[in-house]
Amino acid sequence: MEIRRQDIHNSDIPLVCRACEARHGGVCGVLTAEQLTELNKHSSRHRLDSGAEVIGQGETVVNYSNIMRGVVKLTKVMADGRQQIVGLQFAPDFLGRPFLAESAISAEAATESEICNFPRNVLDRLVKRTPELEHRLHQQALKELDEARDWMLTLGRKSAQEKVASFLYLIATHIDPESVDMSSFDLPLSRADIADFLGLTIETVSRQFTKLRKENVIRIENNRHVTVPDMDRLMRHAGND
Amino acid sequence: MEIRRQDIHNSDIPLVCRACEARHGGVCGVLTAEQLTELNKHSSRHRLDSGAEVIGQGETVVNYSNIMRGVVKLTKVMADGRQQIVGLQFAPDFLGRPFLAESAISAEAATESEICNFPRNVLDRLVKRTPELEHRLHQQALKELDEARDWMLTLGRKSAQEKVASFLYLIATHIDPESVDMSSFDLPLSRADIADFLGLTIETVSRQFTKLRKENVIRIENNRHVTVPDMDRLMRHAGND
DNA sequence: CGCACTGTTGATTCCTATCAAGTATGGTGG
DNA sequence: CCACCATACTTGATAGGAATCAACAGTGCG
Repeated sequence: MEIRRQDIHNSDIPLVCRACEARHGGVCGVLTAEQLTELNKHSSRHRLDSGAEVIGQGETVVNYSNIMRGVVKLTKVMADGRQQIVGLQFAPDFLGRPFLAESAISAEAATESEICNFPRNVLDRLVKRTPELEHRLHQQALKELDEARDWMLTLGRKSAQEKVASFLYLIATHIDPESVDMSSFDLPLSRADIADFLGLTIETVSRQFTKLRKENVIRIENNRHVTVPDMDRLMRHAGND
Repeated sequence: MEIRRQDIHNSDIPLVCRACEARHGGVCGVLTAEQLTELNKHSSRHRLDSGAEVIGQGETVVNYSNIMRGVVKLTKVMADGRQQIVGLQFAPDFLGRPFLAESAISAEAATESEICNFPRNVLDRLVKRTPELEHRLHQQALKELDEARDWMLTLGRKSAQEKVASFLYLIATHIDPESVDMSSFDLPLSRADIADFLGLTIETVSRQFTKLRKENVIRIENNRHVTVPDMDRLMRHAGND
């Protein structure tokens, strides 16, 4: 079972992949050197400005991606323009909905980001031949499902205050998984995005930030930088006892 | 690739499985006769009264299940008792969260139901050896993820009226996939459950039912039986143009 | 400097929750 | 058989939280 990944010696791993931080966290970690080489022939890295769209709701999926750096938001819009963010993906997550030609959601960079694209048909073929890869994608789907259901509780049953606190807690715990100190971070989303994620309006989000600040649950600098002096206290405000 | 399933002749398929309607729809459809026989040695069918718990939030997962008949609700509860239904599963869905020992949600029968249990370790072992089976579970996870994200839009951005109409539309399209006529059906959930699914109170749900009834979008008999004269009209009330 | 954009704060409205009462149905036991 | 009770649902009155409408502050940019 350990025949894959002799890459301790980086034997035949493509150069770009060798330098890639997402290689072990993303889907690439389960691939052999040959498979990586094959996939690499068709893959391409792209830098995305904040707000750049990776794919639009209803469009045909041509690429899957790995997020190398940054945060990508997944959104759904109603015909009249109402919008809901249904997921946030952080590096080095896989981005895409396997086995479906048409995307039910749109994906766009929430922050300045970098992604690595693979053509859909290439990866789909690779998945068919590589149970390890399907397993990896399955795990990712299950993780996203768990997160989606957690968020359903937040959307359906929490107050505005609890929603905002839940969001801050989510960001604190996801923005930099490497870091030991989660008590200080930059928000990857604008107030408008946060509102769309929480099912609130911008104004309500802003008011709740102010309230949390006045109660010394958080400190805010330059609108985007947040410090949490007591993470447990934030968690209590989020309704997660 | 077509060596599996010589079951056109029902050669060596276990008797219970042969009579099982869920065999093709559930996970069992991808298994060979031998695998079915093996799995069948450890599986057991159970009848569930409405309200019976399959597994509780935080409990250790010992079984996966196939839903043979009925509707199962997946719920999350907060420490103070607030509750949210995060998913509805209909026969012949697979029920369970692969690869996790502890359940993050509870599952209980919404209607009188019947399920077929397999021990977790038996199925986990089978999954490792059977890429087809993992693929099937992967597909199921992705389906649930799509549904969860659809519902997030409903929870976050729709009015009470739209939520109730969305719920009715969901049930109409899921309760009996065989049936051509989706315009008449029994609700599998009580008003309290519907409220927990929609992030509303019982009273609000009741009022919206009354309103939709008075606007002739639906008819209701005996509280549970619903008739929809014009499905497109219901869809418009649900905000799905 | 003026303009666009993002975010905050205030006043008011409106939708849904809450509190409360009432109806309908079914089961139980005297 | 019927009085009694529990449960599920509906309806009404009121309260409260978030949305809406509006004004204003801070920042970056051409």
